[in-house]
Amino acid sequence: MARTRNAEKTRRAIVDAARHEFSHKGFASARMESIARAAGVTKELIYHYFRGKEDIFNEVRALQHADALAASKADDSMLAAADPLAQPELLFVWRFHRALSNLEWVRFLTWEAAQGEETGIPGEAERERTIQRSIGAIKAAQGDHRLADDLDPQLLQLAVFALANYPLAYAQITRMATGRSPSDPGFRKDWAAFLAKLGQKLLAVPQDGPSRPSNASD
Amino acid sequence: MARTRNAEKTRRAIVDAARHEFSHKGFASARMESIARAAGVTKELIYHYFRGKEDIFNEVRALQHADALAASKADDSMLAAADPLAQPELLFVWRFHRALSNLEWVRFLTWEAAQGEETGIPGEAERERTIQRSIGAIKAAQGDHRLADDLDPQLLQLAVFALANYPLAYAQITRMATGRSPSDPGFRKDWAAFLAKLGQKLLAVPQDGPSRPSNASD
DNA sequence: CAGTTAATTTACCATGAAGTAAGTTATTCG
DNA sequence: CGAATAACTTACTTCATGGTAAATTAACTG
Repeated sequence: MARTRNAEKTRRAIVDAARHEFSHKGFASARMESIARAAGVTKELIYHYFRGKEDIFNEVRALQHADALAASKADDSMLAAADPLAQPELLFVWRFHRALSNLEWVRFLTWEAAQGEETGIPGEAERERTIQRSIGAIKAAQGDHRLADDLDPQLLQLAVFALANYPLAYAQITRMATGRSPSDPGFRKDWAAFLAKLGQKLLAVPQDGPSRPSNASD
Repeated sequence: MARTRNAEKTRRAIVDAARHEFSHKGFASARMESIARAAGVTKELIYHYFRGKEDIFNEVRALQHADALAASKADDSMLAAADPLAQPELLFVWRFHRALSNLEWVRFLTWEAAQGEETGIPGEAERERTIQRSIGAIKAAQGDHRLADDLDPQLLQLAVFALANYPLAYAQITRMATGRSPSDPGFRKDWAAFLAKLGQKLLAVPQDGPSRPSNASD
């Protein structure tokens, strides 16, 4: 019971709880009380570490983005010419898996979208740079003819986001359309396969050889 | 000033205001006060027409869906074999235009997604039927070889939703990726063209004739 | 035109949730 | 070991907001 005091640990517990709370309920519906409970702490103690709700929200936002950024860097290398594992046509699938590995970020972005935050979010500039770097990777791959070059890189990137995130974010829609929840492993597998197929059809560089871009069935 | 009393008109004004408010702020952040102001009415009067916030929210939801449903019916006919204007490859573009014509519905769905409403939303069954009808139209078009049949209809429908709605819903992302807001006419035009191209590549039925699915450049 | 009903206003209440203030116990460090 | 500082608690305060109650005024009806 009489747990020893540990500022660092407590602070982390609060931030972790806040992260979960904000991702799931959004800013307005998030409850300081609820964060405190989840962190095993009294509500008032939060004010010892943070100036208020906004303050802690900003810290959470920064952390979320830092994580997403790290994942992004790892991921973009998949498009690099040097990488022997590089399979550019899997672009859609990669993003989908990345979204799966950080669902809280997906939810966070959805809240942001819903609230329709106008320009001027803290850290927006850095986030934009992150995205532009990914677009740069696409451009490079197109330049090297490792990716079909008839699609605008910016719009293609947007399509990638859409296809990777939408089914996870809009669980209701996914359920109504497929009968399965996006948390269903079966759905995830099928969607990944679907995205792989789209990648083939959209991104594979047309071979000059035989005739048409290979496609088994029919 | 002393406007004559008119229950019907007042009620409509309230509902319209509520629709806007809920679509933009979501349930929790919507304010009865704000709805009243927008409707040109005192807050208390709302309770003469509705039992409470939830009640009015449900009415708004029903209305939103009724509108979306009507649009959907018109739209699905585009896939019908009978329709001489039918151009199945434009599937993505149609949905995009439909989303544009009912942006409040797009926002509404985004709030719903953010809140992660579990199963059991009032009217969910009917909405599911609407979606399944669209999927049925896709299936039929595939059966008639008016649409490529190597993509699962349910997943294709989901992809259609994703590509049509995501850029409008996630304005921040669209801005960061393309440098333009989804309300920018230039962006809308480019995205529509992009979707048309995707439709060609993904949905057009491969001709048995010459060689590969025509594709100008390069 | 009296009287009933329904639309609208004025005044008020209850509650939940963010935030403060001040006390209390632990830890650290000279 | 004894102050000082920092972690944590208990007790309140304040305010926004959804909601109720009762009074008032317009419209309708016989």
